[in-house]
Amino acid sequence: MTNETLADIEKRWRKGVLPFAVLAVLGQGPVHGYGLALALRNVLGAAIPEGTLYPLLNGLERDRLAVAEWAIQESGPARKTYALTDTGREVLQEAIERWGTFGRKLGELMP
Amino acid sequence: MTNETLADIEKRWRKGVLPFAVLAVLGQGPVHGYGLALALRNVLGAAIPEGTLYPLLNGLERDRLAVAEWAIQESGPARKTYALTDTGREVLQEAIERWGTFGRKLGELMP
DNA sequence: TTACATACATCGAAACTCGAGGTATGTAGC
DNA sequence: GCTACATACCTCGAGTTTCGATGTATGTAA
Repeated sequence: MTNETLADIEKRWRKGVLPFAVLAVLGQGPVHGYGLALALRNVLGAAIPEGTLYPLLNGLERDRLAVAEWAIQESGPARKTYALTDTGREVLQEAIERWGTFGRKLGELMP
Repeated sequence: MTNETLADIEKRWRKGVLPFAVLAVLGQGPVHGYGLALALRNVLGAAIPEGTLYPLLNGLERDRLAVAEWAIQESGPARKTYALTDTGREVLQEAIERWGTFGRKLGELMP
């Protein structure tokens, strides 16, 4: 039960930072959806469901934080590669600063 | 629009850490719901709606992470004061450790 | 030919959120 | 005595969000 509760708490963290984490990964260079999924699993410690990730990416594109481009490979299925726009980079930059403040505030609560 | 997006991002952070933040505040000593609301507003940078907070507190009680006790005051309305149980303290302790790991992982993404 | 990894996308049942509304006490100002 | 506001708790349900299931398609390996 303790594990159950902790699992829920961590799951919430993941959900909470998801769009931020996506921006941060994109901030390291263009990625396609599947690659992003792998990176996020690594960073967040759990897989992000596709039903969550792809709609989110569409949202980033719609809000002009990222642009997508289809990349055809010599081998394997086509990839849709996402890259941050200037706006996306600005938002990421500001979010990173705010994340620092947020973390410090929360940290004050902890011994 | 940039501000809109950032506001959404921060709102998500708040939501994501809410139960954790509540545990952390309770970890500093017993509080009643209203006092908790004030503390959270201070820590999280925005007010947590009562419709969110009170059900959450009931959940903590139901899951035996906290126990509640009614405190009648000489003046003013009665207060329901919450204190962590041993289980609650254990969960908080473990969550704090995991929060550190989580933060570091996420931090690796940031320049 | 079966299974699995890569790769994208949508749908809608189920779960969650929280604004609005309700109850009640006490204080301050008019 | 009336209004407004701060303290203090709680519930309901319309609206939003989530994500498991499902579908499509290519390439590789057993």
